[in-house]
Amino acid sequence: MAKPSIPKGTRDFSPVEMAKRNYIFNTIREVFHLFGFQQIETPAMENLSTLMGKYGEEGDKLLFKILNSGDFLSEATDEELASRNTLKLASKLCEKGLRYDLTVPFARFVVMHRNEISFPFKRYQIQPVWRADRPQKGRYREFYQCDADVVGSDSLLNEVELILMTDEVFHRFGIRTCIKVNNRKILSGIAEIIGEPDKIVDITVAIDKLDKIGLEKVNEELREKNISEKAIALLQPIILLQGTNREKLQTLQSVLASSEIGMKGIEELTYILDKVENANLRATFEIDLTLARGLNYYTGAIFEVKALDVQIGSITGGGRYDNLTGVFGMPGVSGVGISYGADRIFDVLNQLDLYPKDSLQTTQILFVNFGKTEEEYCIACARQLRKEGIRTEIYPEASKMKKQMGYADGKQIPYVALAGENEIAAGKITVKNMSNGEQKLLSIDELIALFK
RNA sequence: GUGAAUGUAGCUCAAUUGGUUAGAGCGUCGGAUUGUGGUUCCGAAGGUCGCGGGUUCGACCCCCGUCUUUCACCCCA
Repeated sequence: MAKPSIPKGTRDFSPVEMAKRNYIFNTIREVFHLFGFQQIETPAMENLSTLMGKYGEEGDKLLFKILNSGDFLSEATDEELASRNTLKLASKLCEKGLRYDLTVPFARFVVMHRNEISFPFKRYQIQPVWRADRPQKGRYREFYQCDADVVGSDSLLNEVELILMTDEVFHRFGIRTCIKVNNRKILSGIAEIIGEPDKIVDITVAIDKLDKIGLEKVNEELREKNISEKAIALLQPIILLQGTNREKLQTLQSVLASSEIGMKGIEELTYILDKVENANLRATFEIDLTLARGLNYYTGAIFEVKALDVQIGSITGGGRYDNLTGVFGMPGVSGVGISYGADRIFDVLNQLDLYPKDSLQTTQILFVNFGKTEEEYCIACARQLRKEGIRTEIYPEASKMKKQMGYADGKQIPYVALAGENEIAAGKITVKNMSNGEQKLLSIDELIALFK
């Protein structure tokens, strides 16, 4: 038989890895609750009609599609089969797909449950998503997202709260971060000013390379993308945008003065900056015009978080989408959300070794097994300890001491309880502290007190 | 999706530019040690050299294909 394997870009998680991952999920969940978000879940698979066309052409290609069950080939005509057009056939053969993110399924959820939901609705969702991407470090085909979104409120206070929440999350993890913001309206304003509304993506991609390749090469690239000389000249102050956040806003204000939408974006960003500056963020906060993520549906603020001490893609991203539910026939509901990439946070935490010690411990005390007669006594003790919420296990075999102590050692169990003939006669338990080797003869109550 | 590297024991890596029986450290398991782990000593298990084909008297080594992992684009968490 061939060696078993798992699909490309997927992973198994060991007990130690799961302990770490649960620490991540629990920390994020706790902060979500702290900010008033409530949890929902949606199915792993959605109808392809829900998913297709929501992530752009690129996204459609990266969707995992699920083959229909049953005799689906009979549905297709000979003509269609002969055409060998994968995309066309796919729509015949597959009507379901694995979710690509949590935002679109959430939009679907809001539309389907609109009569039960009262707005503003703040929900969070921690579930895996799947993308048929080519895997790399920090990029998987199955990974978890932790999303928090607010729908049904236009207030910019939501944006501010999401930033404060993000700061709190990464503070708790001990990860030094830079929170970057941009605004889609400013990007639209820039496009309007230079008269190249279709080239926004090309422009932001080119500007993003400034540090790497320098101003001249950036301009060269812009020319290659058929952007006029006049437009490039107008872009110069934006490409060279530098200084503090305030200075950047000032520059933009003069460049975008004639663009109504651009000025709206600046106004929004200014409000956010005012509030955030007063909040004493622990993360650095930076306006970055090259942020152009998710351009397909973001309409206002755009966020992204980078870890300062680890070379990895962004670990969090989000933004405002004014009309996501519109595509499902429910216009006028705006939302703003943020998505934490649990798997990348996992990689960052591993690399920096930032796990708190007590987050990884499992069993607190192990009872050594001396044999059948002693087992009874241990089971009774264990029951009392567990009643007090102390994580307790009994070694299942009367193996050699070395083996049993080695088990406790390997599992990093801090205490080992020994209850043999002598202890049972005295109604007590010998407790060994595994870190310093000290042993004490204790009553069950004294043992419980040890953990309080 | 485009271009490029990579793959030997559970892990990290060797094997004299094609030569016969593929090695080491760590880890695992057992023993030294019948109520005491982390140290030490001894021993054992574990490999169709990623998989499939080809060249050759002979392939871990060369060639082709394929899969995995990784890197740069693209995109993104």
